[in-house]
Amino acid sequence: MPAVMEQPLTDLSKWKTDECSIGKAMDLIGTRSAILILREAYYGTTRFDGFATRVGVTEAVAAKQLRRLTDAGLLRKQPYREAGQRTRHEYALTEMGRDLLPAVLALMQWGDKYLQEGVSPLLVVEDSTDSPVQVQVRSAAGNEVGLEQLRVRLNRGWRPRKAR
Amino acid sequence: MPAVMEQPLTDLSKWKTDECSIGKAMDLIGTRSAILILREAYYGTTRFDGFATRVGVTEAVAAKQLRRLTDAGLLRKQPYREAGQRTRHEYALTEMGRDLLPAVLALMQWGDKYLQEGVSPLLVVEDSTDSPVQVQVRSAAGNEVGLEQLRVRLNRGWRPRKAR
DNA sequence: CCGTATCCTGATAGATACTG
DNA sequence: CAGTATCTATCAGGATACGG
Repeated sequence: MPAVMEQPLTDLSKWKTDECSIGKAMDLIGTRSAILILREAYYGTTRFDGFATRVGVTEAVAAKQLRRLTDAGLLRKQPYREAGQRTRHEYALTEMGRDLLPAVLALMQWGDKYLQEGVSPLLVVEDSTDSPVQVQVRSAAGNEVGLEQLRVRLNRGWRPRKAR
Repeated sequence: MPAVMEQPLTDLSKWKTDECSIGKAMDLIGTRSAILILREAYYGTTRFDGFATRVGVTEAVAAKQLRRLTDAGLLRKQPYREAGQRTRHEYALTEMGRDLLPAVLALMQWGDKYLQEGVSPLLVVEDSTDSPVQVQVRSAAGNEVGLEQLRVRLNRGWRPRKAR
């Protein structure tokens, strides 16, 4: 039994597709290279060359996506001083960038399960306990919930925006 | 303090980018329309026309992505009989498709927070309690963990595949 | 209602070469 | 090390028209 909408959203005058958070998110960061650059940021990469090399894209692509993510607010370009070295700069995650971690880990978890034959190459673990992490859907009440226990409804208080 | 790799993955002979689960996942379902079609499946849509209309794409795009998702194993095309009606078919989620729910909800949650002005349009709640759901990263030990408490390491037992 | 076929635009991304 | 510039191939996706 699948999840269910309280009422079908057929009334597109109220619910425009381009109001959807998922669609907006995909418009902004829904490319392979953008997600992979974020992955690298989570792994600890901070410098231009590191992103280009480890993601395996050309400098042109790395530059474009780094600019995009920086402009969008997921990364911040900061000056970076090392003792006796000339000033460099690094790309650091913002809160906005960090907050996408569950989405990226969820993708990884899913890919590990279905797109690798047998063993997945990397393990993400809790540092202190070395136990693997898992992405879960939980209710505020504290229960882990699956698709069958979900319901979707229009948010009271939300009003459609003007047409463009 | 960011997450840290046990050792930097500069050795690309061991760690090819195209072995990455995230990259593989993005190759398969990393387009706006594919994700939005999955969203609709989670919302309960099962028929061709519903997908095309609600996602807001042309039939050509809907057909292509539905085929893609079906071929990949996230959806299954099933015969569908209604009393006294001619046979139709519906697109049903497989376990593989359901298992992507956390990723899609994580995207939605992130978009709600950063890409909507003020109030998010839709609410996903636990049916029985009406309390909103949240996507979380948890360790097997049961703790919710943030980026700072994570560590990434090569999985023992994993061996690189032959070059292509 | 469920698609297929064709044409077209724009964006992703590779290759290569060059600057501060 | 950190990019920019150009040129090109591939693909997502819109528009439109047509067939089961």
